[in-house]
Amino acid sequence: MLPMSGGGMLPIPDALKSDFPVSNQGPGSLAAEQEDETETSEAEPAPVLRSALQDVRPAQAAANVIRKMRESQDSPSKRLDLLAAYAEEAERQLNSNSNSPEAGPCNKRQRTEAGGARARAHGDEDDEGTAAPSGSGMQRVVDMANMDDGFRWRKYGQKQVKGSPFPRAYYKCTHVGCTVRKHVERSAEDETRFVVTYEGTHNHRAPAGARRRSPKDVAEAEDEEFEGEDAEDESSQPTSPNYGPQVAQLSQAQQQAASKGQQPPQQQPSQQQPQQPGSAELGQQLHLQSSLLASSVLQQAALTGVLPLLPYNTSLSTEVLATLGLSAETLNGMEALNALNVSNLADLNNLLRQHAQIDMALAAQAQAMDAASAGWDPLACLITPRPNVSPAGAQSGQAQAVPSAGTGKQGKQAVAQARQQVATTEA
DNA sequence: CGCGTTTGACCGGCGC
DNA sequence: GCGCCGGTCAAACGCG
Repeated sequence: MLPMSGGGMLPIPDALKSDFPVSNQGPGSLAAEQEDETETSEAEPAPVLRSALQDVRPAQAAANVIRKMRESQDSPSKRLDLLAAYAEEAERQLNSNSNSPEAGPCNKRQRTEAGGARARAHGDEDDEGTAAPSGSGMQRVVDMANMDDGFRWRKYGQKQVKGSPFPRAYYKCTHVGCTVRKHVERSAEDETRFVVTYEGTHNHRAPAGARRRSPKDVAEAEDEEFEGEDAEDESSQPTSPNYGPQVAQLSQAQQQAASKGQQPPQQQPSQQQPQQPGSAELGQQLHLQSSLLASSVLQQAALTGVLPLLPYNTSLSTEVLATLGLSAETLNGMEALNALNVSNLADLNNLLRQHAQIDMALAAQAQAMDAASAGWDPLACLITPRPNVSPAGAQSGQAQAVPSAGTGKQGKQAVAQARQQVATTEA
């Protein structure tokens, strides 16, 4: 069961049960559940963060669903079913639990990035609302997926340091007048993680376009992340490793869906071809999923404390908030957390990207189903773009419709259609 | 051509 | 003073 705000519980689809933390756990057990990111913590959590540790399971569960979807070896249709089942339950709960009077403030955070906030709070020199990791010598331990902290960095040196098999890379913030530096080195204990040490305080917010990178960089970053191996020698970290423009735009669509509450406009590519048999039904499923995913994005954002930096928390309906297990007071309270913890944009961005991948996979699946139902050669379905579906082959932002040689007229038409759909998805 | 990365050289702090 | 070490500089290089 997923704990909901107001005490409700959201049934978990069987296939996903293993991904959810056991209910009725004390807050103390949360630490064991969270493994994506740890932080070196030299101080106890600030009171606001301490209280934030208590209501993170819904978000964690949502994040786990996403992870499950991403890592699943199941066929896309199976994943679709899982998501649909989950979305339906969420929708049901949403309808019965919205506006629950018990839904009090529950600004809670989980350990994921709480340590970072901890360190920042401890670092005591957060300047007024700047979105910067601050404090001299503040350290974070991040995995490859969370390298991006929202700022633009210029590498100015690399050095082999004693005691570590990996070189340490040195970066400066590229913002004019900003003297913040950081160095990054791969953890000796866990080579998939990086120790990032910040020095100084940003005198500016994270640039809006900081994540836009050349396609090559994005692709390389994706390769590294999804294959979980060192594509190259390392600590040379891309300025913005994992944030393709299309992902940002997809996320904005989700944000809009969330901000418009329970019935976001039709936005899934499959819904753009209602004339195709099966599209409407699938579109409905996708709508539910999209709604849920947007919700989990928001919740993840909430628990990482960066929500106020982003535009989509401005007009959330109470229904969406209920789905998130959040209250309006919670969102307001996030501002305080945000002031402490901004580098967690990386986490949020990663999640957004995962959502985009899922959406694209779903869109491709919908397109394949549509094409199949229209009498398209089933083989053509196999070669249609299924961007980011497989954990092994996922390359976000590199989704391409690959026309197959030898498909007939109908196939070509379907491929063109697929291209359009993927393009639409990206747009 | 501009921008970012690479990489060897250089510098300063520290311990002996 | 010397050597080690971490941090920084800047010319060379690569890429789009």
